Amino acid sequence: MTSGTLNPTSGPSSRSEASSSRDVLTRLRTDIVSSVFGPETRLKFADMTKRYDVSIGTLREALSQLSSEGFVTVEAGKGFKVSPVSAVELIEITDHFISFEKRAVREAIVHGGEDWEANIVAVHHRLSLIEGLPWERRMERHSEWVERHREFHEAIVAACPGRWLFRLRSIMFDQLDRYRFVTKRAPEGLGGRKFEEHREIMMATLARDADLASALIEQHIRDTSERALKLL
Amino acid sequence: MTSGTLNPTSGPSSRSEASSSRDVLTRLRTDIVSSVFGPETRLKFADMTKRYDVSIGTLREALSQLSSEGFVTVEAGKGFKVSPVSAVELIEITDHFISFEKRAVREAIVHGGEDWEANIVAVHHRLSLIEGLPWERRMERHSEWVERHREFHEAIVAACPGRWLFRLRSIMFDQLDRYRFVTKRAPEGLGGRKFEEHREIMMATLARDADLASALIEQHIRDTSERALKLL
DNA sequence: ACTCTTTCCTTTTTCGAAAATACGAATACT
DNA sequence: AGTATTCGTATTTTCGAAAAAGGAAAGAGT
Repeated sequence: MTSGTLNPTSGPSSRSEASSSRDVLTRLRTDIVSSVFGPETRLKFADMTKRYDVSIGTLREALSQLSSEGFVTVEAGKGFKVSPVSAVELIEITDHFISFEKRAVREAIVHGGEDWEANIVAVHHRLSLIEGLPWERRMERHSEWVERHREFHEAIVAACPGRWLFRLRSIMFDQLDRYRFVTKRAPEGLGGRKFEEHREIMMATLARDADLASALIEQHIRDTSERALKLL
Repeated sequence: MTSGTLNPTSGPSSRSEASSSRDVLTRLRTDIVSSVFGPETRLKFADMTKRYDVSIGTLREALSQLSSEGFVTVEAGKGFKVSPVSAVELIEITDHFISFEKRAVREAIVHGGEDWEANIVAVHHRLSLIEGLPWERRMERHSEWVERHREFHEAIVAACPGRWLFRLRSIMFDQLDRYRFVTKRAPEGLGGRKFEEHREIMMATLARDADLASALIEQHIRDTSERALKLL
């Protein structure tokens, strides 16, 4: 692309790396997380190429990578299908994530600098812009919420120096997103609490209160997972 | 298992799934682990296609998946290169792996049945066949040793019911393999101890002594990593 | 002398067709 | 009647060429 006039927030994938390959990967993952393709659904190339308007090869690459991330399973010769979901898996993922996240936030609080703090505030603000909306309007922008929610939690632990700890927690977070989705349809009264919880997490983190932040995060995640568990 | 007559050591990749795609993935990973391509090396398609005798597309898929696993990094438009190695990363990976493995072995000991036990004995025997060899002969079959070593440690924790725990420990194990390789050139006197350690781990596990097995494994891994750390 | 632009060459990225493989139905055989 | 075999269809897997993008060197302009 020669003319760089338009790009700021439009373009593919929102994050730096362009290339339609990276883009289709993101879109496909989003569609799986959003249950556009339910668990166990076979992902046929013929349908997919039309839906995403990319070639077979490009699609195959994306699917292949998604299998590394655990979103799809692949059986040689039989193609790809969306990984199954189960209550026991949700419980396991939740436990792992909480374990990682608690350690990561502790590390981040120790090592975080001014940029880290500033980014948390900024990203939290972006998140609150959607969470403060009335129920219906918020639902309209649900996919944006998912993205900003991810960014918020990521910002909290971004200063964690352990790159693998960060990576592992991100893998688990993405998996949780899949289950989190089922709470989308939950009654608004319960979900509304999240708004305050995020604020509390932010405050505790900026106050460098590792114990409190850690406890709030655990409660926050466990609560969401338990709600998902009932709706499963 | 369907037809168990021939399989034990034949075919590509030793594990079930065939397809040259899966095969090139394994070979490429092995070559990176074995430092055939050192850290930071650019992996050009032109060279790779000749080396592995597969098409660009197939290779790209393998590379792409390897990037999910953390062995290669990819920058859009600039291609793939082997991930760097560092002492701090080794330390982090070691800690994560030990943490996972200790939990996994506990779980395995609780849930493992007769098949699990039998498989441990069988795989350990295969490993000991190489480890019992005199130094030079053993070095000749080093790549086989790597594979059997992996199979042994995997067998120990195979009965762990937490699939993500199993998966996470496997990711870390593969990463460790990369660093473990540098100890290949270590003097024989030190490496010889491993032979006994593996046996002790097996015995403790079969005796269902979780505390002992757990401690032995920690010592075993930490020792190897520390040796690698010095040679780095 | 330095910087910016243009051009060429290398490498990556994408594509869709061709080959290989698995699945299912219909037919033949015991 | 039940089982095995063969054939046809649907899908996946692999391939290499065409398009896009990046990087380096030469040339023009200040």
